[in-house]
Amino acid sequence: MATRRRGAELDDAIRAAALDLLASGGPSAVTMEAVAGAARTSKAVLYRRWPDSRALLRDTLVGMARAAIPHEDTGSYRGDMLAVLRGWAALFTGPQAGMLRGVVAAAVQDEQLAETLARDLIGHRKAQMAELLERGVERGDVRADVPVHIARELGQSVLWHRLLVSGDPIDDDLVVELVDEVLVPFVAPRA
Amino acid sequence: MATRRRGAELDDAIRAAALDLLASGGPSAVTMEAVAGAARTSKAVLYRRWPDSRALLRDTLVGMARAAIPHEDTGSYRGDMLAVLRGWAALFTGPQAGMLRGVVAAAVQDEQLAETLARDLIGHRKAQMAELLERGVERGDVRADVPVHIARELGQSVLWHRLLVSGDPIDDDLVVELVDEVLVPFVAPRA
DNA sequence: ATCCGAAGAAACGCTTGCGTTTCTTGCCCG
DNA sequence: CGGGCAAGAAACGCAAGCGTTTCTTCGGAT
Repeated sequence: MATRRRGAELDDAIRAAALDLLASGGPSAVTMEAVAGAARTSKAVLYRRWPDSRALLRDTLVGMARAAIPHEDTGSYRGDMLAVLRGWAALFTGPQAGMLRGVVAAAVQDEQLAETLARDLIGHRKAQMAELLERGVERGDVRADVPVHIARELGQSVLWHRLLVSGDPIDDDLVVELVDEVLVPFVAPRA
Repeated sequence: MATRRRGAELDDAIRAAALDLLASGGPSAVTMEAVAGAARTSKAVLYRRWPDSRALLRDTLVGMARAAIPHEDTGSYRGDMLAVLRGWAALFTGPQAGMLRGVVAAAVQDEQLAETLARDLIGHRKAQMAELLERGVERGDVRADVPVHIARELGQSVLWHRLLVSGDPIDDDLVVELVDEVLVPFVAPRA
């Protein structure tokens, strides 16, 4: 052991360890004992920073959230939605899939976690989708009276449903089909 | 205690107790100790019938499943879908909502349970929706080349998404809007 | 140089559920 | 009417994980 870590340095090491455990074993792997072990520190150090293990998990999740699903303007509603849904599909079929399902499961059982996610993540996503639609309206490939509260979640819903409920496969054909057969017609200006 | 229960009688009492616990406390409440207590029997009796607690939970869930979401022919695709989605919406906003979320969470963590549900429940629902669409095709209010694998889950997906992920409210306006703005146009024969 | 706050280590008791075991008690069948 | 099988009751050891506590050991700020 080189030197005893303190303050921010130790803090970062703990968060990194928690993130590792979350990614590899899901939310239930983020225990005080496991994090302390993985960060080569002790539980007392953790309890000095978080009131309980759920708080540490919430913190870890919010920290991780900034990463996923970038969001840029491709110049068309179709292109934007393809990019967004392909981002989700990649997450749902990649190595993170299990962890995502675990997070949803954890949120079901932990009201505080559910609130945190709703406020810090889902709200963010909703706003992004609303912007995407707004751009389309200004551009003219989305009708002005589109029901935003439906359009913003319609595509994602199917992917989540497959991930969490039906278990049906998620692939690029599905994404393209959703965009071209469902979403674009739904938001298109009426002839 | 009148007389010592045996065989089928005891069996039924155990299943009823498990069902109670499932409904009131979710899947995690279906523990061997709790079921034995609620059925006024002992754990040894349970272990004589099920290899472990997860098997008992699976059994209980499958037994319960036959109840939900009836399915009749209303004479139109619109009517059928309204009935189906209103059924889901009622489940998702009623007292069973927490239990349903818990079941999904449990299935995430228990591969065997997930398989059981996929085989005994979700397969059943998929078949029902395929029939519903087939009736529409024959009747003429659903186009023959409708992408069944999307149409059969599109409406439900949004409701599940709100229940499990976004937490957004589910009400009858949403159901009607989904049917009239999304589903009916999507399956309607092309002009 | 020293000293106080934090890090680190290691126990502790508590709780919950598991799955097993032992023993007694009753009921039904032959 | 009696013997065997299953019900019922209670205890056991095990495993995790929690949150706490105690004690030692650093090391940076004064």
